[in-house]
Amino acid sequence: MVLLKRLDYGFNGYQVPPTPRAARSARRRCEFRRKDYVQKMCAFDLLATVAGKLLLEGRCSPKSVDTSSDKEQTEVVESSDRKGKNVENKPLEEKSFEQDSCERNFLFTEIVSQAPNSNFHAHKLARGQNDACSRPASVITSESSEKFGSAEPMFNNDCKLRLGIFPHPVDVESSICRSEGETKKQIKIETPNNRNLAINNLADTCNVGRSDTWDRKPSTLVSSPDCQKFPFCRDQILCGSFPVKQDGVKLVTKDDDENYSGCTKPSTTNKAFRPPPHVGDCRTRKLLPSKYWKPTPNSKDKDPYDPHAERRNYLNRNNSYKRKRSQRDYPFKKRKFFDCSSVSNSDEGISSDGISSVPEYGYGGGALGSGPSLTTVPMAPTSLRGERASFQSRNSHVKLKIKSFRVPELFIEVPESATIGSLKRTVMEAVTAILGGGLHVGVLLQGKKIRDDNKTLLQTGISHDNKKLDSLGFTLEPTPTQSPLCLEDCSFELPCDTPQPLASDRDSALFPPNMSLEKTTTDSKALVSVRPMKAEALAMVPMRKSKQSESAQRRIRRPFTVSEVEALVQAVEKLGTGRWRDVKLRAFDNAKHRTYVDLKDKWKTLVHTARISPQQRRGEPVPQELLDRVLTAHAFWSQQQVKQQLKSQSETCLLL
DNA sequence: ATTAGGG
DNA sequence: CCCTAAT
Repeated sequence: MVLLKRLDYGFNGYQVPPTPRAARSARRRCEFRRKDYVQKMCAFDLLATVAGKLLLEGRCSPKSVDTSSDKEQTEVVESSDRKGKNVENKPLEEKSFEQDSCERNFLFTEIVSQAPNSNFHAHKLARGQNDACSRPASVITSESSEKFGSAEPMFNNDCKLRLGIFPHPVDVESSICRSEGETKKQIKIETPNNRNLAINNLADTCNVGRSDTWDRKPSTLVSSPDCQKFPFCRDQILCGSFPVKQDGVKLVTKDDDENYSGCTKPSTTNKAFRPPPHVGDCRTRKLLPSKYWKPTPNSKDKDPYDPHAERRNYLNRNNSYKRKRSQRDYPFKKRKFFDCSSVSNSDEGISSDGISSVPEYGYGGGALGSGPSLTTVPMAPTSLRGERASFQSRNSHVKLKIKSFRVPELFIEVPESATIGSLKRTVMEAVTAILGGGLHVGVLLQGKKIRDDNKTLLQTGISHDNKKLDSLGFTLEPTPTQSPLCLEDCSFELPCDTPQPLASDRDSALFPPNMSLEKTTTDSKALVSVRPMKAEALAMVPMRKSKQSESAQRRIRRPFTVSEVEALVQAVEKLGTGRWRDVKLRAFDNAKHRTYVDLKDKWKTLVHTARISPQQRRGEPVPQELLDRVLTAHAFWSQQQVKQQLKSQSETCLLL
């Protein structure tokens, strides 16, 4: 089994290396930089890749979509003749390649697998969810992890769900349950194992709609625009709880561990002393994996409500390069561009030459014979490399042997008064959130879950000539321990436009952990509870496609609201400039998407804004009063700084 | 990990 | 917002 072209840097906790200047400028010109890798995969990468496929695929090939009957699928699925299958698929791939060549060249990690019975199961979902909606959705997964998101970006683009991956009707099983005094419908979406998804031709599904949002931060979801769309959520936040609207969908969690009552976020009024966070109660989670892929093993240890997590992330990223260099244990440290006429010399090898099923591609000369050695293995013969390079695009074809995915159950609760349409949306959002969210892939070998992500396939016993391949299976599962990323929801940060109380007051008043659970939004409060499977910590899957194979993604732009500006001004007035960490802790401790660097930057621009004429200002106008305060505070603290400097200077002189 | 400053 | 150098 060979996977060609890694998704990108970032597996196994690698931090994304700094983007070279050239690439950065190119990115700013909305250009793509392609990093194509040939990479041998370890199990971890396999997981990530498989999950990544699901997440990234934009559509099914026409054939796949059309092939919606179980029978036809089964036919394909049960085709055990590898060669025959390959032959059968090849024309499709070729064709697809021609159509989408430019994308396929670099879009995704590609799977060339000979596993005859890879077993992926997936839901059948309603097709044609055309009522594109931008609805915040929330998914509760295990470990008290809640993911929020809006489905809009996906819906408004080549919605993968709509267009391809889930071309089938949802199997819905409804039952009545009572929740908080209200009778609601609980929709249980079953995932019959015997229903296969028509994604057996993922090889042809590599064309993903280019949603910018999706590209950059698919997960994010609730961004300022959303806030504006759902203004009322602000009020709820202000109240410190999330009253459920009558027409709302109340979230129900099936997780026994979930205990979302009575959790109180520790007040962080004292910036110096920060009480230990409540591990189990935080439900503010980002929907999708952040751009920082985290090593799974650590995730369990992480405090889900760690207020510093975000900062660490930020920093990790900033110092990514150093970090990466220090992490020598990770197998895929060495990477080379796909087209630089050299096959990656991965430390561990699953050789490509074992791919009897894809002989036409001429893979060979790998490390197969070396076994699970950890030493670097010499790679393919030079002659082959050259061949490879020339075959680059061709090699990028996917040989997909994944027959279906099994998706965990979904539990959705909607009021009886909800319309069918809203139900559809809710279901769609739930699925979208799950798929778009921290979806993990589990790898099963002969029914046993392979937990060690760092094992190579070979070490695990998955090799081209291994009979065990017949029992290789995959499962999709919700992120068991979602990375401790906070919901990036502006509505949580500075929920109201009225002048804010002291920021530190907000900390305790506005962000009790249980609030997020009941977070509701205007119209489609699509709060979905997902009962996680006994999911294990698996690889965080990068939500990446095309552009995202670039190293790091730029964070989405989130203009400061007036409220935020006010909070910032207030904090700076008190703390001064140059203590951005304290400012952050004081006024933005819960705004996980605002780093102290952001605050510093914002202050910088505020000062600039205050100095220029109102006509020159852009964006949401900042009240002049605030700008005046900015100037005042800035002047004051600048003066203080000067004084301080003079003081220390004179002291130094005295000492000398 | 933070701060400061250029881009 | 990003990226880095310097702490």
